[in-house]
Amino acid sequence: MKLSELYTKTSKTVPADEPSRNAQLLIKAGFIHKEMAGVYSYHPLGKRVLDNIEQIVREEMNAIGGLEIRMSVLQPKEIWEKTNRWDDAVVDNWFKTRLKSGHELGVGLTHEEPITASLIPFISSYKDLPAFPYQIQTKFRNELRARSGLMRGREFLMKDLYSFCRDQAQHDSFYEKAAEAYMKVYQRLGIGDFTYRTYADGGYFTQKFSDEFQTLSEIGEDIIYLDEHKKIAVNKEIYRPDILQKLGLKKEDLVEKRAVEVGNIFPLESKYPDELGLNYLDEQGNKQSVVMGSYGIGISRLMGLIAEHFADSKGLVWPKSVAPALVYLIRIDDEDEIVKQADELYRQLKNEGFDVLYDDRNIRAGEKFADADLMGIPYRIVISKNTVAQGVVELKERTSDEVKSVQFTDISNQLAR
RNA sequence: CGGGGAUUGGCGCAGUUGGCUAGCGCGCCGCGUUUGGGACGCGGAGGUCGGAGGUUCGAGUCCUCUAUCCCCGACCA
Repeated sequence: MKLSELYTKTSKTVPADEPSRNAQLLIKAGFIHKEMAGVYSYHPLGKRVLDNIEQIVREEMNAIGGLEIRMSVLQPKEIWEKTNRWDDAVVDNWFKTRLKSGHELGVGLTHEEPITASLIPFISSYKDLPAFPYQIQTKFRNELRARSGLMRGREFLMKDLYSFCRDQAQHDSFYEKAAEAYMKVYQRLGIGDFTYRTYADGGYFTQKFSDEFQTLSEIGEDIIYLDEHKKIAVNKEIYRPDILQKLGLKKEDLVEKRAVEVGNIFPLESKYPDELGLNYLDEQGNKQSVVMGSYGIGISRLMGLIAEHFADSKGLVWPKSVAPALVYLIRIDDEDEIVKQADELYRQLKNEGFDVLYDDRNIRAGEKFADADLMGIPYRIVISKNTVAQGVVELKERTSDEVKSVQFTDISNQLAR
C-alpha cells in the first residue's frame, strides 16, 4: 500500500475522552476510530491487524477439526427462554430489540442456544457426532461500563467454537486438543511465553471449573495466582484453600500476577442440549445426552492487548505475525532517479510477497520516521540519495536501534517473516 | 446502577465579577524559504459554544432539565 493513497493520517494528540492506552495509540496511528464508549471502527491498517489475528485463530481452529460457520446476530427469544437466559435478571447485558410487530429479539452476545437448536435437524445418531462448528463474529454485550479500549467493548470481535460429543471421554479429548490449539494461537501471536492456562470459576454455565488463558501484563484487569514451575495458574475468584488442595497446588508456590484474559473454554456437560432437545441414539437404540463445550477467543481484545503490551514511547510495536505490513519503505529526496529506484524496490518486494507500506508522500523525512515508529511496522527500509549513491538501502528493525546497509540484491534475504 | 468531573472548529485547550465581529496551538488550503527524526515565514478556510427551557437590556459565562463522555465503586458467561 502506498501511503499517498491511504486516507488515514497520524495525529500528535489523542482524544481527551479516550483514557485507554491501547485505544489512544491505535487512534493516534489512525488504525481505529472511537464511535462511542466501548465501540470502535477499524480503518485500513487496523482492519489488517484484526484480519491477521483472525486468520491465525481460524487456521488453528481448522487444524483441530473446527468447521467455520456464520450464525445470525438477531436471535429469537424463545430458545433463550427455554434455558432461562432471556430474563435481564439472569443475563444482565443483553441488547434487545423489536420487530415492527413488537415481537422481542435478542442481539447476539453468545451462541450456545442458537447453535444447539440449529443442530437438531442434523444430529440424531451417534454416527453424527462429534461436531465442532465455530464462527468469527461481532458480539454485542451491554456492559454497564465499557473501558480499557478494545479490551472490554460493548461490540467486539470474537471467535466462538462449540463442541458436541457423544460422551464425556470424547469431550475431554477434544477439550484438551482445543486447549493446545489455544496455546498455539498465543505462541503465533507472540504472547505464548507469558500466557498461562488458568483455572477459573465455571461461571453461569456449570458448577465446575472452566479454563481461562491469561496473559501476564500490567495492563490486565484480572488477578491470578501462578505456579511458575508447574505453569498452572488459578484465578483470584476461586483462590481458596479447598480449591488449591483439589488442584494439588501449594499456596507457597504461587505468586500473584496481573493478567489479561485472552481466552476461556467451558465444559458445559449436557445442560443446553438437554434443555433444547438435542440428543442422539446410541448403538443400542437408546436415547443419549450430547456433551457440549464452548470455546471463546476475543479477537479484538487480543489486538488491544498486543497493541498496548508491546508499545514503547515511540508508539506501537507489532509482532510480525499480526503487523499491518512487514516493511515500511521510506523514500527520502524526490529526484527522479530516487523515485524510480524506490518505486522499483516497492514493486520488487510486493512481487516477492512482502507486505509493504511505501511512504511515497512529499513530506519531510522526520515525519516519515515518526510515522514508521508510531505505526509499529517491524522493518524500516530507507532509500535516499546517500544510499542510492552507494548502491544500498538502510534496514532497521522497529525493536532495535541498529541500522544496517544492505545490498539491493540481498534485501529479501534480510527480511524474516 | 450510586458518587464525582467534563462537554467551546477535525484534535488538544483558553475564555476574568455575564458586555463589542468567541481566541490559541496542532492539523487543513495557498505562496515562499527549507529538506535524514514530526521545519519556518506570510496569507487563508473552518466553530454559534452538547441539546432544550429559563433569568437578563445582553448568556460560552447564571439557573433547571436532559444527553453524552471520563473517573471511583458495584457488575462483567
